[in-house]
Amino acid sequence: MGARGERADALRNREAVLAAADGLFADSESPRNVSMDEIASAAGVGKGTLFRGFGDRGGLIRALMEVRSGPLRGAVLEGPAPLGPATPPRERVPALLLALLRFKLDNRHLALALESDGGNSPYQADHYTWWHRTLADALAAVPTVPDADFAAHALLAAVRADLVEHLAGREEMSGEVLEERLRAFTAKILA
Amino acid sequence: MGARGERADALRNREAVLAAADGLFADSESPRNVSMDEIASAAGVGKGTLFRGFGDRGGLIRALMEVRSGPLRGAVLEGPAPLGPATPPRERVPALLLALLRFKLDNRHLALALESDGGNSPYQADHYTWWHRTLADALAAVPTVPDADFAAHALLAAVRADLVEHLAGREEMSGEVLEERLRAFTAKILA
DNA sequence: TTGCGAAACGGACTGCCGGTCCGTATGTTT
DNA sequence: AAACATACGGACCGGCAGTCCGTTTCGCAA
Repeated sequence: MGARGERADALRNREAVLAAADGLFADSESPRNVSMDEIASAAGVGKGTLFRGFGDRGGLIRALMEVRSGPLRGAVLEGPAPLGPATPPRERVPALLLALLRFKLDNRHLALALESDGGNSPYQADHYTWWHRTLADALAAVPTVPDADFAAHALLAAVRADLVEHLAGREEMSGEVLEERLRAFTAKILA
Repeated sequence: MGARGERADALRNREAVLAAADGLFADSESPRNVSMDEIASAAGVGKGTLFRGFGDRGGLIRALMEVRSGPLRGAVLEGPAPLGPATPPRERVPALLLALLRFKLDNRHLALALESDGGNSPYQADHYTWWHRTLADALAAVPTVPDADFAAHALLAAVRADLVEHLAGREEMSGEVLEERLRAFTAKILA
């Protein structure tokens, strides 16, 4: 990724920072109390390096998310059923949502960091708009759904990181149960 | 409200702070860039007063929300149909959601401040748990809805402040259109 | 291998913000 | 009016995101 004339140490540091950030987010209770200083020193890197490489805190989190969500994105873009583009929409819509839910369960800290990033809303992030497009397109192919666009927003809202965290964390709801509830809810919309 | 042995100046200051905060939030692009210092000086009050009265930033925002949402809460708790408790559930559920949507449209800044408060998630706020209880109870009375609890979370997620802000603000979606979309989505769940 | 320019490094520094502290002022009560 | 309780306010603190620039390292070319 972007070995485009990048110096060797720059590349090494980039990896180190991403790894350090990932680890710190995973260990911390809330992404809020992982400071950029901590990330820098955990990566064995100066703060300047960190900010030069990623612009700002949001940029770092976004970069990390891009790396981690790459495989899922790939599976949706060009994988086999039930995620890939050849899947019949009635089957693909729930598959997409469940995959996203599972991803957020597996990467709670990161998803939380991305969405409650601080100032700017998640709705302007590429990550969101891509999922919205994908889901809305799939929904549009199901004739019983009137407003694919809004329905996509609403369904994605049902798997927002902080809600998932609330249900799976504070409440003691297991992943399986949560998946089942989401499946039932989605089925209603597709009915 | 709490004139419980409160000194006259304390009460006056409380009002002044709430008014100032409301105004500043309303005028600002994002609640993030309204600082506590600004609120204090706009209210003609020292910072200490502000923090003694409300505990912390979150407390101030919650207090403000409580005042502003009082009437709606009242209408839901003991008002006439379609919001009051005597309303048939199939009619009450969409009424609750539409009322909440309208409230968030009318109080964008405040709702946004409450939900993207900073560190702590909106899901632990009394405000949320109250709405969830109310909506879940209404949904539980509709036999075609399997998971009243989860459905309530998901439907409330569809009217989250930042999503509403995104649709009504960035995208140029009018309140009426948004209400209609939400109505159709809710109808699907109740079908 | 060496030399040199470009690129990256790192940590001291800045500005800002939420929250605290305590000497001072004001309301209240008798 | 005096004395006590209560509230006031702004200087102060710790911590954070983001910047700046003198220093180091890399990689290429001779």
